[in-house]
Amino acid sequence: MSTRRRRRGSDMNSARATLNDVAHKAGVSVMTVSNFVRGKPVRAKTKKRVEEAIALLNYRPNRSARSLRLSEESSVGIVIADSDPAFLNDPFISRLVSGLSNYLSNLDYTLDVQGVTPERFSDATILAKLGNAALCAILCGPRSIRRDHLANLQRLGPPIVVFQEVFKPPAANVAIISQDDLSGGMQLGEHLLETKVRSVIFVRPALDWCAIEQRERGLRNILGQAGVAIDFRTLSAASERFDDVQRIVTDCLAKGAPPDAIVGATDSMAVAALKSCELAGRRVPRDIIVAGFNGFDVWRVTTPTLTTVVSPAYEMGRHAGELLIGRIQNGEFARRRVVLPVRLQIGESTAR
Amino acid sequence: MSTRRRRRGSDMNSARATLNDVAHKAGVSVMTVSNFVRGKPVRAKTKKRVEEAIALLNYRPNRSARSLRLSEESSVGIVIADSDPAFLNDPFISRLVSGLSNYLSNLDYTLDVQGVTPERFSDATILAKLGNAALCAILCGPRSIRRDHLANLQRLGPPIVVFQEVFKPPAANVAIISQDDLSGGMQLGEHLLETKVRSVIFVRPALDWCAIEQRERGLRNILGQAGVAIDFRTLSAASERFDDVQRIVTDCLAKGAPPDAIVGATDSMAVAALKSCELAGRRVPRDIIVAGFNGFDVWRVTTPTLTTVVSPAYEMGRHAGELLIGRIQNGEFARRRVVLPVRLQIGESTAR
DNA sequence: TTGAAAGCGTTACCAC
DNA sequence: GTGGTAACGCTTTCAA
Repeated sequence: MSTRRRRRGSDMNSARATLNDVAHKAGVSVMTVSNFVRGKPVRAKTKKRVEEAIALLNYRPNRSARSLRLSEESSVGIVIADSDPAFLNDPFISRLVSGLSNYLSNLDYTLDVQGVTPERFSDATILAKLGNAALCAILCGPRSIRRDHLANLQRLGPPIVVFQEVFKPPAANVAIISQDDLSGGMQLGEHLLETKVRSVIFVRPALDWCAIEQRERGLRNILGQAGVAIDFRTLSAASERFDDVQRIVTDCLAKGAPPDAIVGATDSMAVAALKSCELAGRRVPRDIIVAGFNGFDVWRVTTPTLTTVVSPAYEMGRHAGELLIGRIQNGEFARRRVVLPVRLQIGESTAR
Repeated sequence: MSTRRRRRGSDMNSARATLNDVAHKAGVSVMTVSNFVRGKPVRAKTKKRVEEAIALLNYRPNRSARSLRLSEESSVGIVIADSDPAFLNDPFISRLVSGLSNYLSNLDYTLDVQGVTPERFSDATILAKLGNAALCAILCGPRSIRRDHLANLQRLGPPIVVFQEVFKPPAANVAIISQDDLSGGMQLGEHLLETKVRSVIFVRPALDWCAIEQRERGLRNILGQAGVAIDFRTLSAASERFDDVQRIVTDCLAKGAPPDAIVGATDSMAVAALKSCELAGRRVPRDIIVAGFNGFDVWRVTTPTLTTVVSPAYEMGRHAGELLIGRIQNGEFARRRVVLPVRLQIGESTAR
């Protein structure tokens, strides 16, 4: 008999088999099984016996025990601040998370995903429990709040990657990955200049967000220093949602001189603006030109197709995985600041 | 001094504080701290000392140790079979996962997300490692393969929720949640009959998928038993992607008599079909009517807006969480089969 | 109410 | 190559 108490009959599989069970079945010691499982050299004959026992008992290592023993986790957490409960529905986020998840899966890491309303960011249970080897975060809200959140994250201890921020990484355990939204705004600005627009409205959500700041700034940089005076204004919608954007754009078109161009802070906002123009009887691009940011899905389904600045969201996720795993393995980040390029993609909505 | 070896100076916070550290700092036993942490009654004075020590050392319970001791996990895994690497980008999936994640977060469970190509389903590391209290799966592929996968999942042991299947749950640890796609197809079929169409093409991806089977069957049920003979055909695109759908629809329109109606297996396919009609010079809905399934985002951005069957994806995720946690806590599923209703939403694309 | 001891399943470290 | 032993941090059990 075993030297250990057993909770179950030897062949019942209601509870999971342990190393001990396998060792018993194979007539070897626990360490031999452990060695085999982890690929250490084992004599051919022993190996066969152990393999059989493992198959028979359907043994799988207990991750908690392993984590406890090694004091290391094999999961990464990502916390996403978003006011929409369906936080993964945003195409930027869904692509980023997909890229991260795939990268981690290939390395046998697990990804824990949690969405959280912007006000409750610090309460996220992933942050409170802190059961991951590393963390990712997508923040939102005004800059000072984001800075506070970043400071709190940094103090948590594990390696952290934050997306879409312009800050300098505040500590050695923090890296920041972003796309070059400033350049994106500028590229789009240049393109707008070529279409000879004189007045441009940037439609954005009221809730602040780093990428949006940058996009606006990029546009302003170019349009502000143009040879001719260009009227550049910003319109804040209550949210990114279709209805909210439609409401504000329709209002804007109804009163006073309509702009020559409307730029949405995201494609979904641009598309809402485009529909609003249409409903108000303004033809796009003949009467008004429209453009957006992201270049994921919607741009091609509208009529006309949408000019947009294409975002490398999936790659940002993959990059984050790479950086974090590197940091876990080598003790330091290969880079603390990564900026990925964006690309202007011209559609029919700005064709003059 | 402590009776135990310490790896670090008492005030270094490079490694995480343990119960032992806190007990020491507070001058009480480990058990007192443990009791306090878990909300057991503790004398007011002791409590205060413990609270201070916890704050000072920034103590957080070690999840692995707790899991090991209790032999229970506090995470749920979801494995999603999808041929697109950006597997979360599908609006059905992103909503479902969001709903599940939010429900679990509220109960202090964590959600591990992994996408996997359909051929590699069984290799998913989440399945191999089996480190979760429960699992969810979204399968795809032909029925016989899905049935095999389901059988393998069931044998894994932990409670499982599978989405969008028509099978009877094969074991007590499996529940199936689906939306009523059959009814959705039928609702849409009835609507098409009212528009007096005589020929309908259903555009679907080559890769089989339970919901799509059902949608097709529902349509066929209604259109096949109509008073007048209706020509109902299916067109398989290489994938759900825009280009693939556009290619096949354009081909179809080019040769022979075009259909009166095109139904996409999903909204994104319907929208691609709609654009293809437009490019081929067929006006929608005047020349051809178009409809889809899902009702998430795109339906309202096309011109005309799309008729679609609205899917309760977010609620399916929430439901899955409810069922799984119930099963974990009570030892059995409250229900093993849940079918949520869908709703036909009529847009401009079928207005005659 | 508090404390001491045992053990959850695993691996590092040594012996053999 | 193989195996015994002692932790990893926690909670259950039982005694004070």
